[in-house]
Amino acid sequence: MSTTIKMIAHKLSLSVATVSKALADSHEISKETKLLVSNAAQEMGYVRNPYASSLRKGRSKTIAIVIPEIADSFFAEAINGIEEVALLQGYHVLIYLTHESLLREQAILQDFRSGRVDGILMSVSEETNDTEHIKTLMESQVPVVFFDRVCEELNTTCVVTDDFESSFIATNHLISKGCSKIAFMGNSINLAINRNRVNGYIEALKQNGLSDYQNVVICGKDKEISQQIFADLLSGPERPDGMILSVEKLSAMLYQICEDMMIDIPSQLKVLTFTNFNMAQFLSPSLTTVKQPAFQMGKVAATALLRKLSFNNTLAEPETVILPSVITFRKSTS
Amino acid sequence: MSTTIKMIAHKLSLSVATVSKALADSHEISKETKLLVSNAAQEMGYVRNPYASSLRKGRSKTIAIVIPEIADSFFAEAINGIEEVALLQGYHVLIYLTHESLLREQAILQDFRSGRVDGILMSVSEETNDTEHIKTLMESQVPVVFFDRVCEELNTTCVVTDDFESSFIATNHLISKGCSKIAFMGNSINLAINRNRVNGYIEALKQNGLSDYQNVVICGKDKEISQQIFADLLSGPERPDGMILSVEKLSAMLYQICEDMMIDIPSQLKVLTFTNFNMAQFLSPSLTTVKQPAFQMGKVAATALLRKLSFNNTLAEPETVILPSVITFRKSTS
DNA sequence: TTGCTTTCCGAAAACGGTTTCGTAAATAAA
DNA sequence: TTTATTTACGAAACCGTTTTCGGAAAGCAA
Repeated sequence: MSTTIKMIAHKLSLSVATVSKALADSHEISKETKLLVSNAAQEMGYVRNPYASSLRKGRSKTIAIVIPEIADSFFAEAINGIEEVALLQGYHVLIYLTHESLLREQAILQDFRSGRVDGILMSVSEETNDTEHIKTLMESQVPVVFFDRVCEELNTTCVVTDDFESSFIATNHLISKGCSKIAFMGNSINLAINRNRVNGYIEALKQNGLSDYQNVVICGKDKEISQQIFADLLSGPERPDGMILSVEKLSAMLYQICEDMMIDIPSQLKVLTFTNFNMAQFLSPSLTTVKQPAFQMGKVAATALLRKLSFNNTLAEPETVILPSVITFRKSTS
Repeated sequence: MSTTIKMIAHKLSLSVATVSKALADSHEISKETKLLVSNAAQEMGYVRNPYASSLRKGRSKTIAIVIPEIADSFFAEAINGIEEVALLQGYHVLIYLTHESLLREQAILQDFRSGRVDGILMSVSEETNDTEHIKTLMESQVPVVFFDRVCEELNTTCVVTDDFESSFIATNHLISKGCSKIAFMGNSINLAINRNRVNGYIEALKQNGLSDYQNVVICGKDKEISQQIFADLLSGPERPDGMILSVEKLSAMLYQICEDMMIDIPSQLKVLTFTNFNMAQFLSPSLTTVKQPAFQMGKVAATALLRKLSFNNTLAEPETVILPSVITFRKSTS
């Protein structure tokens, strides 16, 4: 049985109201009483019951992270950033994985209508083509801040990278290295992030008169299917000589397939990946990457959300923060 | 304003007690009433307030993961496993990072005495040489299950890998490849996991008469210091010809340093890492790894914790589950 | 008929805080 | 001096749910 305010009140012959206010450092309470109370609380090992507090105050001091997966260096780093600012402001962090399933995403957000969390940081799933569940939540005054995989049609704060530009530069880089058949391997076209990257890719092709070979491939979340897609593409008649991988996980897959099919990177196929992991330079061949500022994005998104919360969600000027990615050219595209 | 039980009760001219029991599928309520209530709840968009519920029931249906860091493929995968079983049993998951700081760890566990979580999954920090805070929590009936970085002296369920054996085999492997000066790069000696690995290393040296060069190096959490330690070691008079990296992050660091110092792996230095990340085979040179079953460990640990919770923490037969690691030999030790 | 279970529901007391409002005493202003 | 204001605290309502307990109505047995 843990100590309650009532027990402190009893011990000091004070009322629970006084103890509560003293612990909240209210101006209604004298310095002497505050000292008395905080000493007693200390020695009795008092810890405020967060659920009683949340119930009465209608705020939980808790936020949720809703992301497709966690075993991905981008999201892992982003969480790191989020946790840092949450901790600083005394917020707790619940984590939910959608595993790229719209159904799960809907179920998770549905639960949030209970007041479990004060706000949400989110990267939508691949399947999210319907945003009704998010809209519903926002309408019931639960602030949502998107990062990385945003919903552009929803009027709220978004933290993204310069996906169009990065993809544009990446494609141009491949072209400058002599590629003329560049394939773009992305995930769902539902995702704005993917659309932007695709557009950057297409624009670069267009500007270089290479639109003949415009090849946007959708790799779903299923590993086997993706592998098959890769194998078909690489053994087909119109084999690409350059590839942009929009999804980190595809890198390992492609390296494996190229090894199996005896396709040399970069002489036969140049590869470039949007990824966040830090051993790209030690791969064989070292991998050209577009690295997103994951940690920073997490921090910025969390800061924006907590600001909304502290302003009680008024003054909610939805903004879009664009943080620059860093492209590092390595052997895989040399 | 979200719908409450009271609103449902009012609409149906029932009492809140009846509605609550109907929603809980109590036998005290007739089938007809249950149907009435669940229909009304559905159409009014009712979601149970978890904090009111937790307050009254004294259980939160929430567990906490307390780990040193998240941007580490082991922990990321482990969380994945944890989340899977938590979701299945309707538990919510709070995440806390200690960043290898005992102080943070203590502060986090202190908060848990509030009843915020029903149980805890934990990997202790490097600095954790004092376990009083964990003991205190366990004494107040909050079950703790350790995974990976366990506290052997605490009498509770632990999920680990065969660290001694893995390290023993790894060391023998290096020896069989001709190494005679093998260094072991670990983190804090506070950690049982590290002690076990060190012991496996020492035992292998002993059995091969190589104890003359017994070199256990402690790399802390500070990156710069670790780098300096590496540099000193590799430029010193007694340069090792083999290295066991007990920490994933050290791999990238070592590859970089070897590149800078023009030390060839594996001809001049053979390297083997305890890691979980899935691109080891594509590194240059490909990296020999001891891979822990992170996802499985997360699942097992979470399952054990939730079983304790469902049994109300009685029948708490503390057990130690040992899951086997997989060693894969690659070029870095060839 | 009376007595005894079931069945089904409601009143009310929790759970542990927070907040409103009232008030006595002390202080300041007139 | 009287009156207004400030200071410091307590009583009680409240947040939304769960649970205990009591009881009316109905069914069954004697």
